Amino acid sequence: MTTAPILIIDDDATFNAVLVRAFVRRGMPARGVTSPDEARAVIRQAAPELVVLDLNLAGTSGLTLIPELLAARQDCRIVVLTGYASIATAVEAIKLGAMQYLAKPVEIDAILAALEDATPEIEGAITAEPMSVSRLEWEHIQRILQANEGNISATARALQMHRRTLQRKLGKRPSPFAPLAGGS
Amino acid sequence: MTTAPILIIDDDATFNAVLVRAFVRRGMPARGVTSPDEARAVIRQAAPELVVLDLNLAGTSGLTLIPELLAARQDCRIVVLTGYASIATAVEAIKLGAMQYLAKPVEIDAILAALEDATPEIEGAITAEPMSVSRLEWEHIQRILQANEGNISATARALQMHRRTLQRKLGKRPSPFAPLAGGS
DNA sequence: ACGCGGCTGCGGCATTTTGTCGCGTGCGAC
DNA sequence: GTCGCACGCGACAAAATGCCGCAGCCGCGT
Repeated sequence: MTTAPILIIDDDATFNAVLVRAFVRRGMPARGVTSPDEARAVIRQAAPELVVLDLNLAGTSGLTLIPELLAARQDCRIVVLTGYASIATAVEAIKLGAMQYLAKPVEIDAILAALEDATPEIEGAITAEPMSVSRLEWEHIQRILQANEGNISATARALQMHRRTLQRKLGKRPSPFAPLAGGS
Repeated sequence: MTTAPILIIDDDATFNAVLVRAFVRRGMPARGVTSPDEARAVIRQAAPELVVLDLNLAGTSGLTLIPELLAARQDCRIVVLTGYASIATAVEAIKLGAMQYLAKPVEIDAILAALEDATPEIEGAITAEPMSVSRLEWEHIQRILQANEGNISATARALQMHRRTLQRKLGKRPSPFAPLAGGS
């Protein structure tokens, strides 16, 4: 049984909080930290079994924490998250011992599934409907937009999309979400 | 040390031949095959220590060969190549035991380096460019596609996009990799 | 004050990319 | 054999996007 709470290491305070909440709500105690040092402190106190690790910790790579986590607890299960995904880092992360590597935006369920994946009992039900491409896009755009303090031009550049297109996208409310009729 | 030649598994005959040649020219005997079955045949005869595996083998995933290769020879070192890089498949490949995951186009030297260098280095900073929307989309699609075992129709349904559109997107091989403008 | 550079919103196209249909094929189940 | 399902692909209209340009606002250095 997990004694120590799930450790969430992510410098994005908002996202971090959301994650912690989501876990707690599911009956899984979680502890969020936003810096490698905080993380180390927690690790020393009580090595967690489950960890959600953001790769981009205020400039430094969360990758370096993986060995430390594993050193503290061999059966530690780590899921690496990142908003700046790259194949290279993904490969690194897995080789270092992470269980999964997911790109933000990601659904809580996906993280849970990844974390529990090792446990055959748990039904990994992929049934959870994946976000539609448009939804994913929307979330991503919002994230970057926020990172750019609402600056549309900057966001467009960061996303390598046309400012005009971004404007148009933003102008449209993502309201109509086809509930995928057919109920079945 | 290596008794069996390097095994090149890639359905792209041309590229395959190029690779084999490149290896041979460097004094490393290589054997090229273009189908999973051929590969299995070779493996049964003489399990190779070094393998270059293309992920996209005429529709089927080369991923399935990884366990077989490892079963045949535990110290088998596999480098996965792919023209359609995605984080999802990269993670899978590494988890299955591949040593490296490289995206085509790739230089022979990179493959060699990957085959010989077993020790990855933990590099620090991550390139912080957010993924372009198209890249994000690509990653997402790959993930779902994998979750659906390559079933295009099912994936399209899950993503709530038209099968035709998905086909078209998948058909477009180009690297969704953006030039990573500017840098920060 | 004035010019400069950056951001925003928006009006038009010309291009691309989609949504949709339909057709033919292969495969496994009944 | 027939049915259901998946695949690949051609065709074409509808929508989205890329790419102009223009005008208004702001903050800034001269």
